[in-house]
Amino acid sequence: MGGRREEILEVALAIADERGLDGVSMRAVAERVGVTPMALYRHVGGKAELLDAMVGHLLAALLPPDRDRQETQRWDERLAALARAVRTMVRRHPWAAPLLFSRPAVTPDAVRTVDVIYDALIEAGVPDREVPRLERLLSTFVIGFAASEVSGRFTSGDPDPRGHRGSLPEGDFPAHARLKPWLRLPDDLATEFEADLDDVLRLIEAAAGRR
Amino acid sequence: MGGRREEILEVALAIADERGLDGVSMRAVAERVGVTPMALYRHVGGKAELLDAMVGHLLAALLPPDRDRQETQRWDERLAALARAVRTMVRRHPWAAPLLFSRPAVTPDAVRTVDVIYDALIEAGVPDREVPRLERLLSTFVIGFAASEVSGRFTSGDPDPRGHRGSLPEGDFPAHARLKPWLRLPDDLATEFEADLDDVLRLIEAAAGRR
DNA sequence: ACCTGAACACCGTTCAAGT
DNA sequence: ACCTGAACACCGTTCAAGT
Repeated sequence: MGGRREEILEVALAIADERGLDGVSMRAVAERVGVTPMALYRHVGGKAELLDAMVGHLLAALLPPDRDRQETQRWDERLAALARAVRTMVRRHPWAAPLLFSRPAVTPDAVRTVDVIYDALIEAGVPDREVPRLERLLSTFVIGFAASEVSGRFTSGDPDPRGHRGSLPEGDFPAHARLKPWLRLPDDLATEFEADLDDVLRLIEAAAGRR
Repeated sequence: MGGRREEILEVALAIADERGLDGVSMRAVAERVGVTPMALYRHVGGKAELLDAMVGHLLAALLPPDRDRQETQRWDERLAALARAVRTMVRRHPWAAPLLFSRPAVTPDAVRTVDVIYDALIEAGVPDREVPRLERLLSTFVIGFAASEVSGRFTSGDPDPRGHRGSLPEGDFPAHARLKPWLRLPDDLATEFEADLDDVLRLIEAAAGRR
C-alpha cells in the first residue's frame, strides 16, 4: 500500500506548509518526489485534483476518530469543538483557506463532518427544514473567520495605515473617531472567536426556540 | 485627467468580468491597452497593486453617493441594504470574492464603508467596546456567504453527487437521511440570504440588549 | 516622461517515445 | 504499467536601451 499517489500528496502538503500555495507547482512536487513533472499525471489527474486531495486530507483529520466521544457532549459543545478544530487547522495550514471556499463538501470525510453538524442542530431543537440553512450559516462564519484571520483581512481596520499620503482624514469618519479606544485589534483573536461562536450558538438556540 | 492608470484599471476590470481572475495577466492587460507589458509598470507598481486597485474600484461604488439617504432608514435597514449591495457586487464580479478576504479595508472608500457599519451598530445600541467585533462578524458572514455562493461551496452538499464510484453509503450519514426532504439547495439563494441576515441582525440586537 | 526588446526564471499540460 | 524529453503556450518582473 502507500504508493506513489500518497507520496505525491504528502510532498504537496509539505511544500504548501513550507512555501504556501504558490509554491505547490507540479514541477516543484515532481522534483521533490524525484521524478519528471509528467510522471505525476499517471497518479493525480492534474493540479486541480491534487489541490482537492490536499483539502480532503485536512478534512479527514478534523473529526476525532472515536464516535463515542460525541455522545458525551452537549450539542453546543460539539459544535464549538468542531469550530475550534477548523480554526486551528486553518491557522496551521493557511493555504487551505481559499480552497475551503471553492469546493463543495462532497468527499465522504466532508459529508461526515456536515452530518455531525446536522446531528447537533437537530439535537438543539432546530426544525428539520432549517437545519441545512443554519449549517451553511455556521460553516460560512467559521471558515470566513479563519480565512480572514490568516489572510490579514482583520489586521488594521484603523484608518491610520502607514500608507500613501499620510493618514486618512479622521474628520470624515466620525464613528471611527468615537470608537478610537476600541479599534486596536487584539494580538490573539481566540477571545474574539469564542465571543462570536457564543453569539452564533445563541442564534441557533433562538432559531430552535421558534420551532 | 483620466490618464493611463484609469485606462489600465478599466481594462483589467473588463478582462476580469469576461475571463475571470486568471485572465487578468499583465500581458493580457497590456495587449488590450495597446502597449508592451513593461509599460504598465510606470503606472501600477505591479500585479498585486493592480488587483488592490480593482477591489478598491468596486468598494468605491458600494455606498450610495447621497449621504442624506442614510438618515432616513433604521439601522437594521441600512445594514441590510449594505449587505445586499455586497452580495450583488460579488455576484456581478465573482473574481472579487477571494480578494475581499485577503486585504484589510484601508482605502478611504473601504474605511468609509466600515464607518457606516459602525454608525449603524452604535445606533442599534451596541456598546462601543463590542462594535468592532460585531462589524467583523457581520462582514465576515456577508463576504463569506457571497464567496460561497459564487465559488460553488453551497452547491450539492447532498451526499449523492455524480461522482466517482456511485453514491456515498447513505447509512453512514443518519442526519442526512433524516433531512433528505430539505437537502435540495434552492435555485436562488436570495431567500436564504435574507433569512440569515435577519438572524444576524437579531444577534446584533441581542448584543445591544446586553449593554 | 514614457515606452520597447530581450532576457530570466518560472508555469500546466500534450504528445510521442522509451522500457 | 510507469516514466522521460521535447515542446507549446503561457506567466511576472528586471534591466538596459531608446525617444
